Amino acid sequence: MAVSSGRRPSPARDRLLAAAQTRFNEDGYNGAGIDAIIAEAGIARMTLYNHFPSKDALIEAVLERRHQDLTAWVMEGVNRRADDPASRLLAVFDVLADWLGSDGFRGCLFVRAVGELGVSHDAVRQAASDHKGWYRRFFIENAVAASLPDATGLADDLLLLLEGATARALVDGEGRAEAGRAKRIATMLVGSG
Amino acid sequence: MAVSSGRRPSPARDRLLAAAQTRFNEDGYNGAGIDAIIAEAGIARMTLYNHFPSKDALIEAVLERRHQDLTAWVMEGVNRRADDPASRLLAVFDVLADWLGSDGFRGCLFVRAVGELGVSHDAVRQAASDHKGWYRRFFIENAVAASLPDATGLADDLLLLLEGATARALVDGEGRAEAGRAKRIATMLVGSG
DNA sequence: TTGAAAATAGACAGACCGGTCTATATATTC
DNA sequence: GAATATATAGACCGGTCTGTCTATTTTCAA
Repeated sequence: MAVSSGRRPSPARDRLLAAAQTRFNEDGYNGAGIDAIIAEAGIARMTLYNHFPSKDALIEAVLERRHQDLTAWVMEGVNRRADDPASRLLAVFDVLADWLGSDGFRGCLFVRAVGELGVSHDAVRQAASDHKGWYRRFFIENAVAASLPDATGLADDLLLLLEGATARALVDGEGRAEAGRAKRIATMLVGSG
Repeated sequence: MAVSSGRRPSPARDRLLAAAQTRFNEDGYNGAGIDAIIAEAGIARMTLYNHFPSKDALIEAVLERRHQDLTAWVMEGVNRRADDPASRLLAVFDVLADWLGSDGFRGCLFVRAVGELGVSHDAVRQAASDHKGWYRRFFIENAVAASLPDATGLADDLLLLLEGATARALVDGEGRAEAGRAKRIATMLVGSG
């Protein structure tokens, strides 16, 4: 899935994916046109269609890349902040604060994709589900390692808090505050375990 | 704002708003075209443009109507379920369960509007902010009435839970479970006050 | 240096977009 | 019944959408 089948990794391809992500983030999936994307990437129209058969395929590739980048970034941030499993559960919310408070933040690309394209677009819904599943597994593993009871229930709770802070930040623009709020509640939940 | 300026309330207008809401909900704001909307409403193209100067204005009117309907529905559900302020805080999550578990549920129309159109679309962001502000005021009023400490902080926490359950339900489809989860956490927060 | 692979600019097609216009028909109100 | 407001179908406009095609140039490896 992550390995592009046979095709040599191309620099143009990666610039394209990064540019597409930028346009989708700022203008939405339907709002960002092919012309705007190739202009952002500085590539020719046919280069896009040599790499991807359709805009839908490009969207799916962007989500795939986003998943890789974001999970790596979260994992790195957590590793830098905490060692023991219980602290790692909470450290996710500190990483979240950096993201929600960042300049280009416009909500979760996966949730927005499901909202905008979701019906009848199975690949998108699956990509979103997989991405959230990664956080869920991370929470479960660390909750188990911390010997907390009901690890999966706690993981679902923390996921809800993560998503809640993200959605709130999109509407009220108070990213850092919402992440901090989520972390406070998460601390209660972890502590009560 | 709620009173249509001078114009007599027309049955066609309301059918149009209901139809537009349905199309926007299922296909997204950009994905739903004028032709699909008037077909759903069973009205003529010009009837739409006699009532609204543009699609953007229609979107804003749909959100306004949605705000009225949803808040009235939530208030009715809460009144039916609970009397004392503390119970009313939690009853919102029971109403939420009915919504997230309903058939046509496709996420919050306000959050989705901000995600899809938000940039440079002030009216939409304002409508979303106002809508969420209604819940916040509801929470604050009841928290104060229940003599809970830090009413505004609690209100923001409950809002985060509300939003988290809604976003999670969109992705995983487990609306009732997510609402129940949010209610459990909310109960902890209210109880710890 | 040669030859294959990849990227280029740009024209183009067909569909669809939001929005306007007209001419006709239907209600509603006096 | 006359007059006024509203709804109707559908043609139409310019613009934009995704996706295709061609012909040329660049890149890079053997």
